[in-house]
Order: sequence, then C-alpha cells, then structure tokens
Amino acid sequence: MISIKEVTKQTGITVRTMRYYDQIDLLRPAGKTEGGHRLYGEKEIKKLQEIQFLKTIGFGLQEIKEMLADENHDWFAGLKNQLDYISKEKERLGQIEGTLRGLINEIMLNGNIDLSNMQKLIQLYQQNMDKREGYLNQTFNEEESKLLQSLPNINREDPETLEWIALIAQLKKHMSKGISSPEIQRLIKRMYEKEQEDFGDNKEFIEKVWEIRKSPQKSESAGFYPIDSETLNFFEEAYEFYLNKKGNL
Amino acid sequence: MISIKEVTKQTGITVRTMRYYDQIDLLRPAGKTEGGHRLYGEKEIKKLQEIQFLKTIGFGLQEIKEMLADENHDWFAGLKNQLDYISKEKERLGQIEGTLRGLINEIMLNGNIDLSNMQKLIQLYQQNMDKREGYLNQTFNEEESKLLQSLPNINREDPETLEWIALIAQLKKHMSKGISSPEIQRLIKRMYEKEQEDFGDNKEFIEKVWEIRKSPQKSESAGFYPIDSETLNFFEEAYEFYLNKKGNL
DNA sequence: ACACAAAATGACGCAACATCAACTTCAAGT
DNA sequence: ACTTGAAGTTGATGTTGCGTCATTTTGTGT
Repeated sequence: MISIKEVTKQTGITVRTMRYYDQIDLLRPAGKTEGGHRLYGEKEIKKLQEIQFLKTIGFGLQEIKEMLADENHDWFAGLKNQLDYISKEKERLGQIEGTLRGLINEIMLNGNIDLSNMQKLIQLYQQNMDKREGYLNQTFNEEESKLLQSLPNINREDPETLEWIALIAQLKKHMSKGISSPEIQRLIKRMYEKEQEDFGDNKEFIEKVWEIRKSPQKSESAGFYPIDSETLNFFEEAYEFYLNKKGNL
Repeated sequence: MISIKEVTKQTGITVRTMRYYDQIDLLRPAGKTEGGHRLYGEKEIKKLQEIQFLKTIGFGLQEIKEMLADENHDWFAGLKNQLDYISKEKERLGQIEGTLRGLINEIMLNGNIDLSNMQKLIQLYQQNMDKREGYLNQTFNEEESKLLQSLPNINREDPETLEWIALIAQLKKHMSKGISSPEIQRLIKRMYEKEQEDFGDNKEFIEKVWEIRKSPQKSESAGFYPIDSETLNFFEEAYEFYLNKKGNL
C-alpha cells in the first residue's frame, strides 16, 4: 500500500487528478488510513495506467469508467467506433489546415493586410466554398479544367501551385527594381518556362486564365488568388519586355 | 434592423449563442427596442459571419474578440500560428489513429477479447510508447541546437525560401519518373540556376545547410523544411546527373 | 511536544454554449 | 382594448478534466 504522493511519482499523475478520479468513482483507493489518507495498491496503479492509455486514444473519463466496469464490454466495437471518430476529426483538421494555408498564401501574395482587407477575404472565402465550381465549369471545357488545377487556386497545397505563388511573391518583392532588372527578368524567364511546361502550347487557355485574372470579380468567383492589379500590370510589362528581348535574339 | 430570430434564420446561429456573444462583449446588437429586445443590422451580420469563419478555423472566442478589435492585428502571424497548432493537433490525431488501428488489428488476430486480455494489450502498448519517447530524447545535444539558431533566418515567410520549398516538393512529386526524366532534369536545372542566383559563390554556406538537412531532427529543430533522406539522395543523384550532362556539352 | 510536510475537503475557474425556469414584450386577431 | 401565443429577456445550472487557491487535519521525525 502506497501513499498518493508515491502514486504521482510512479505515474506522473497529479494528486488533484487522483482525488478527482476518486470523486467521480473512476478509481477508488484500495483503502484509507485512520485519518482518511488514501492508500493505493498494485492493482490500482495498473488500472490507472489503463485509464491513462484509454485517455490518450481519445476516450472520455465517463466512457472509460463504463468500459472498465463492464466485464462484457465490446472492445472491438468500441475501438472501431473511436477510430471512426478520430478519423473524422483528423479530416476536419485537415480541411482547416487547407483553408489556413490558402489564407496564408493569399496574404503572401497581397502583402500586408489590415482588418478590412481581412474581412473581405474572409467573406470571399465563405462565399467561394460553394460558388466556385459553378463559374468554373461554365468558362472552361473539361481538359482545361484539369489544367486549371495547376494554377494557384484556393485551398490547394500542391507543389506546382506553391511554385506559382513563390514566383509571384518574388516578383512582387523585387518590383521596385523595374521590369528590365536582371532579377525581374530572371523571374519572368522562369515563369515563362514553367508556363510552357505546365500548359505547353495551349495558348488559348493561358489567355483565358489571364483574362480572368484581370477582372477581380471573375477571379473571385473562379477562386483564383486575386492578384492585385499593380502586380498584374507590372507582370504584363515585364513579360512583354522579356518576349521582345527574346524575339530579337 | 432585424430581430434576433431573423439573425438566427439568416445565419443558423442560435439565439442563445447571440446572447452569449453579447454577454462576453464579442458582438453587441446595434440597438434595442424600448422593451429591451435586441436589434441587429447589416454590419453585425457581417461580423457574425467573420466570427463564424474564424471559429471554424479553430480560433477561440476570446482570440477572435481581440483580433477583430485590434485594428493593427498581425493576421499573417496569427494565421501561421494557428496553422502550426492545427498541424500539430492533426499529427497527434494521426498517431492516435495508428495506435487504434494497431489495437484493432491485434484484436482481429487474437479473437478473444475480454477485459483482462484488453488490459494486457493496453499495458503492452504503453510500454512500447514509453520506450519510443526515451529513444527520441537521447539523440539531441545543446551545442547543436545553438549552431542551428545562429544560421540565417530561413523560414516560410520569405518568397525565395518558398520557392525552394516549391521546387523540392515538386522534385518529390515526380521522383518516381527517375533522375533522367525531363521533368526532373528541368527541376534540377531550375534549382541549379536559383542556387547560383541566391548564393553565388558562397559555397560554404550551402554545404552547411545541406549538411543539416541530412538529419531530419536537426532540420526540424532548425525550423527548416524537413527533407526526408530518400528525397535527399534522389536529389544528389539527379544533381550529379545534371552536372555531368552539362559538362559534356 | 513541536515543527513541518503531506493530505484532506471545498470552492471557484476555464470554454462555449445547452437547457431549463420564470418572467416580460411584441404583433396579431377579435 | 384585450387576449393570446410566440418571441424575447435575465438568471441559474450543467457540461469536461482537471488547475489553483484557501483552509484545516493528519502523519512523521526529533
């Protein structure tokens, strides 16, 4: 028989928790001293560890209490149930994660953001949840819809998208250096090459996409990252500059 | 001005919740009738939607209150923080999921599953987990982490870094196509060029960084984007291949 | 016998509401 | 003007798993 302090040393569980478990009748002490101090034995320690384990896999104390009390508990069903629950929770977090990444990406593209901007973004996001598909399917045919996936669009976390974001963000960062600066021209070159790789010679499609980007509203309902017009204009100028230079060689 | 019931109809939020938000000063009604009934306007509905959104991405009401009240709130940092938190939670759930699957498998294999069996299983599992933790904590010393801290601030905020991440992620995605595939070689080429641009002749630094990247744990504590050894090896091979081909031209 | 550690009980706090309970106010119909 | 029922109000209490006081007893070593 060991004291409550000993238990906490052996298991890492706090005194308060032990008393609480006693209180809710989850784990009673094996006995008490005359003065009323709790005393625990081997059996209780083991049970305590079981409780701890069942807690880590997400069960609540009430459930645990019932599970351990019931000799005929259906562990298989219980665990499957729990697995189900945990999986769903994980999936939910996954979606939240995606949304967060999307928002963070947007901020990276747009630079610093204040409250009112954020409010707009949030509302945009909410609307987009269901609106998006409708508009997209109208404007693009199926093949193009597939290609679209590789463009920066909300909620995607794949590497191709990430690189577009990175490129545009860099463009923005170096914008002050002017369209003819080597940094910008290198970036444009990379964007040009990536465009070729990702979309090949599908010129029409590319133009459609840029067409959409030019209109913030269309962008919005298509679920693209809205690129601000300043950056967009800068890009177009730099792009033309690049093509000209290339043509002259 | 609309009644509280109208609000619940439009937003799906319950009356109780509205009153609670009023109580905690998160969202006051725009006004009240003589009798004291709450009245809301457009502005409040919008704010309510923002609150709902921020809630879905996991923020607490107190945080939300502060975020919306503070004109100069750093949304970027806040969201990144939240993403971090959510990611960790997701990972935790992933581990629980794994444990649950393991237990379920064991039960399926062993058939009989009464309380005492389950208790043994549980204790077995717990011991394994303890061992794992001990093992992880050993592999680390203080000096190393200090070295890592002193390296330049490489994190995800910087567009240049973001592109490295994008490139490596793409590399990983196309890994199955082999080091000599055109996709991979194009990526390697871009990486080579970017390396030249970003670091020029500062070879030492690059090597230090790659050295750290080779250890997943070091990477993690340095705040680097962790690259698994498989990808790393693949990169090295593909890089050599690229340099060879280039040398031959 | 006295000091000091360890233990006890009890109460409040947290987060985000749900759920009564007991009244009051609003809008509509007679 | 009066009634009625729906809708609104405040207030209290419960939920989960303890942490954190505050206050009082018990256990132990000298």
